[in-house]
Parts: sequence; structure tokens; C-alpha cells
Amino acid sequence: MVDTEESIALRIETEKLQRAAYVLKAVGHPTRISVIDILGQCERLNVSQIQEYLGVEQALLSHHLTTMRDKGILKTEREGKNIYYSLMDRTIMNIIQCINGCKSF
Amino acid sequence: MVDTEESIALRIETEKLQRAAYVLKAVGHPTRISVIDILGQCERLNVSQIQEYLGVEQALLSHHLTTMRDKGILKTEREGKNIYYSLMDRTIMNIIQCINGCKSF
DNA sequence: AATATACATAAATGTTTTTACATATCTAAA
DNA sequence: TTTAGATATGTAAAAACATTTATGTATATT
Repeated sequence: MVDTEESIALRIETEKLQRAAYVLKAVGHPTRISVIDILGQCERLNVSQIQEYLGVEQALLSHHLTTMRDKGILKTEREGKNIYYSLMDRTIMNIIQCINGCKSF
Repeated sequence: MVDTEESIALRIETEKLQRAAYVLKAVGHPTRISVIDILGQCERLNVSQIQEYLGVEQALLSHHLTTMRDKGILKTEREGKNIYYSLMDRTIMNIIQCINGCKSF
């Protein structure tokens, strides 16, 4: 099949959906969504602070944070010994609202 | 530790987050998010129709649909030989908008 | 320079998901 | 009551993820 304007449009749509799925998978984990939640409230926190809040083991949390950063959900800035994490785009917080807004859940 | 009002409030919050993670995981797959997308547009479709649109193998699609139904995302109604699927709660479509609204992705 | 703190990375292991393939069930029609 | 069409289910192999434990690296402090 040859590309038509329509099929190109469809492919772009598809890419967006793929991307959405990719991000959603990255968010669909209790620890990771808690990170989003807390960074939604606190603007930025270092790893130890997040660890305290969530009570997760250090290496495990580090894995989750790295994953989220790799996937473009979080960003970091070092400050001395500490590394501060924050949301790359704060509109992602809407996801939590969106889910909680669904009556069916 | 004994429950205080605060800890109860926290636990409810935590449950919401858990629930959100659960739903997001259920949605975080290319095929499944495409199903949501298409049912957002078409209101209801039978399995063969969805299959045509998405080009996924029958049994595999069926598994995904069953999963989504079990998790409260979709509902079904039989009509003769066909089974029609639709969104349990159409506000779930906002998730797609939400993701696509994030500049960072 | 030695030590402590904060965080990341690597490797091993366990768990869950995804997919494929085979087969079963339900319904309508012949 | 057989057959065909539509969809579901069982199961096993493969792939992806999550977790743990151990170790590494960067930075600051002594």
C-alpha cells in the first residue's frame, strides 16, 4: 500500500498512541505514580527525601527514578552531594486527576 | 502504629494512587490504548471490527479485551453472533488527551 | 589523603506480561 | 443436527519488569 495523505495522518496518530502507551506504562506502577504525586506537591526533592516519603529501598528507588528520567518524565539537577528530581512537565499530574475522576474505578 | 485521622487520610490517598497505577498499567499497552482510542471515536464496535481496525490477531485481541473488561475499563453486550465492546466510562479518553497535551513527549 | 554521605550501576534472580498456537464455546443458519 | 462464523479460553514459551544484593562513583568534610 502506498502512502496517501490519509494514511500518513493515521500513522502520526498511531505514533502518538504508541507514545502514550509507552508513557502510561512508565507511570503505571505504585512507586512511580507516588513519585509523580509527591513531586506534584513539592516541586523538587532529592533522592533521600523521596525515599523518606515513600519508604522504598534506595537502589530500587534509584532504578525507578532513572527509568522515569530516561523516559522523559523527570529531570534532575545536582547540587553538591544531592541530586534533585522534579517533573519534566507538570501537566502530567492531570493523569492522576483524570483517573480519580473516572466514576467506574 | 495506631490510626490517627491523619494516617487514615494518608491511607485513602495511597489507595487512590494504587488504584491509579493499576488502571494506568492496564492502559499502558499499544493495543489496549488503541482500543480505547477507537472506542472513543466509535461508541461501540464488535470484535471483528476492532480487529480490522487494529490488525491484531484474533486470540490476542480477545485476551486484551477480556483483560480490559475484567479491570472495569470496557463493557460488553452480545447481539446474535457478535459481541459489542464499549467504554465503561468515557472520561477515560481524557488520559490520551492528557498525555498528548504534555509538551515533553 | 582518608572517610562519610548520597546516589548510581551491575548482576542475579524472581515475577508478571505478552504472544502464539491450539482448541473450545456460543449462536445462527442451512 | 451439522456446519460456519464469531469470540473465548488454556497453555506454554518468550519477553519484559521488578527486586535484591553488592559494588562503584562523585562530592564534601576532616
